[in-house]
Amino acid sequence: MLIAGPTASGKSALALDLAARIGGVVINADSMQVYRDLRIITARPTPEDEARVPHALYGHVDAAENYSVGRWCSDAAEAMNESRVRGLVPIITGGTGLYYKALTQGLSAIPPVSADIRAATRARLAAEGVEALHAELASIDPPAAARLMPRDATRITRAIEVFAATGRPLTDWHREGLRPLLDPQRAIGLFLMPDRAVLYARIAARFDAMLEAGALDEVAALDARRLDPALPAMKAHGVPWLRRHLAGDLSLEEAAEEAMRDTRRYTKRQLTWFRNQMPGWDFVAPEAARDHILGRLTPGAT
RNA sequence: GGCCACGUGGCGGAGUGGUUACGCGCCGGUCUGCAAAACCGUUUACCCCGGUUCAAUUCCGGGCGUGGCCU
Repeated sequence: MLIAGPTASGKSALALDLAARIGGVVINADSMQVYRDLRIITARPTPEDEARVPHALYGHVDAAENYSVGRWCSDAAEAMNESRVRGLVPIITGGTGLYYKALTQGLSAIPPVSADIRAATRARLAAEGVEALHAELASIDPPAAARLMPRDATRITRAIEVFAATGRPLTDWHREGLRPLLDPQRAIGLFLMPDRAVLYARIAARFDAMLEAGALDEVAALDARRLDPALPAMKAHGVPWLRRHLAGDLSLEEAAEEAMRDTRRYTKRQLTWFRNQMPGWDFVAPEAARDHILGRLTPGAT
């Protein structure tokens, strides 16, 4: 079972409910809830939730690490195997669209790029600018250069470093996909889709609740580690703005406004992703989700 | 009551007698190992009426509204 939906749509609660009901394990598919240091600010399931039903891949990574889709795929494969052994239904939930795509459509067999090469490529990006890298890509991997927007620093850098590390253009690697971990035919993909206005109101209410629950202290503790601000965990919604508030750059109200805005934008992108990248998924209103999924589990029932 | 200033798209904010600044928001889209990232696109604008003019959001007059000062 794959349960996705925008931030604050009630995915976790639904997953917990289903897991308790049918005997399942909740496996995280959220790129930020994996980080140990970010519990409150990412709305990770509480210890009580985790005590009720088995959970996997929550807070198992240190914020100093660069987690990735690739690592998630192998972690998820392991978690699914374990659930099979225990006779539990894997219920994968989270909002990271790319993880679901990799899970159901496979990833290319690109070897890991060394930290040295990555650092060197990033340094070049900073020194030479995106345009220079894009021009270089046009000579080593013309299709990739044509496909990518000239200012898309992230993907251009990736294409350059894959070539630097493997001597083969990224486009070649993409032609050889690995078999997906999960056969989409054997899974139910559900996307919770709340009314936009309701969702935006929930985002605001939820951020206020996070602050009351100690989000600022959590960010202060993370801040004290003096990690590289470019790390993924340092970019979790609310973290950059709350850090700026802690530094005295802006008021808590301003930081909260910005954090909520980032979250709103993100939910919009999530919607776009699932709508267009995940064919075959069911889009359901949160209130109707549980009955919908239970109905699909028992084909005889309506 | 008098004087002055101003009325531009959801908001902020330029500007021009003829060719729809721009920013933000909203909305839509792209996506194969940092994805809560990175990137792209779009958006019923010139308060109302009359005049001048080939042509008015832009000039002139009146009205209405807003703000400031004065009585």
